[in-house]
Amino acid sequence: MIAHETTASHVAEHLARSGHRSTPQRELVYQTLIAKRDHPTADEVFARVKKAKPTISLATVYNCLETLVHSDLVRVVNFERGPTRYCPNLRPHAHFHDEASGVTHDIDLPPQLLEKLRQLLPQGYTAENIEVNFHGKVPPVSA
Amino acid sequence: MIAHETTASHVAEHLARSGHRSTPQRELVYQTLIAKRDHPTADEVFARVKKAKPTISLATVYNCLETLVHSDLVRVVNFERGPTRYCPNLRPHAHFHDEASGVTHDIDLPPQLLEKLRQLLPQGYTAENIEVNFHGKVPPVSA
DNA sequence: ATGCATTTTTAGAATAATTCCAATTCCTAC
DNA sequence: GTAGGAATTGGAATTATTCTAAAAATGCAT
Repeated sequence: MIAHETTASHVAEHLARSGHRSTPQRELVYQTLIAKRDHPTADEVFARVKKAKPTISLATVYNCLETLVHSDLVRVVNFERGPTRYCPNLRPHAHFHDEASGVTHDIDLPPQLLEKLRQLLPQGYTAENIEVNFHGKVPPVSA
Repeated sequence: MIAHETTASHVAEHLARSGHRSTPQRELVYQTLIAKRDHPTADEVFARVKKAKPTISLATVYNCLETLVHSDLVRVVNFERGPTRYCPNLRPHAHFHDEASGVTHDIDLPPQLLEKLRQLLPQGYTAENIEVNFHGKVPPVSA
């Protein structure tokens, strides 16, 4: 799959730019995240990654995720007290957390609205990052 | 201080409405939160509350905080992986987290903007709660 | 190619925040 | 006053994550 190769070099490039090496573990963790974008926890990533590389350790998964976040390839998502989740969607977006199912949906944030939010800040405050989380319910699946 | 008495009955009322009793511990934890609105952690609340009631336990502080949250008297604030913080400000507001000092500031959220955020949600999604967190820097205190 | 320095990975121990548990204590209603 | 439920308490347990020290892999200079 060519997209794979492309992605890999894309990852390598981002990693290099932030002073890190490309490693099989890092590539694999990243591939795992884009393969199923369901905001998995570190444990879940660990479980998935082990299928391809059974010898990988949980500490490595944590390390890789942290590195990927540092390299601007992945974002962290935190809900209340739950375990940190990881998300390879880099577009500005909010998260909707469905309390019943526990599922997280991405909600795109229009730049114009982000700008409105920024304007709420007092003089001199600079937000390098704005986090928007919805908590609520999704209608029953039946329709 | 008359406001004190008023607050106490106000707390009792909220507690009762959610099916809980007013207790000295709950009142004390609540008074502690409004006395210094700096978004303390459970540990910090514990430390403050012990001054007035040295026999209180940390578990009780956790219990009281949870009850107060359930009774809509207090809100929880979560930043990334940090410990949960507690906030007696019930107006709709966002939080600005200053990375340098670790201090959290409340930022009022105009209802109109909250409405705009809600409108981003797909058909049928209902958000009972919208969380907005800014992470950034506050200008140097001089000037 | 070979060795050296640095980075990365690994397994397991350690930590931090929170929740659980079982035993008392406290109220409230009868 | 006593029974029954609610709340408090101290300590143990749990969960997610980070730390640590050793081993492995990698890149580079020779």
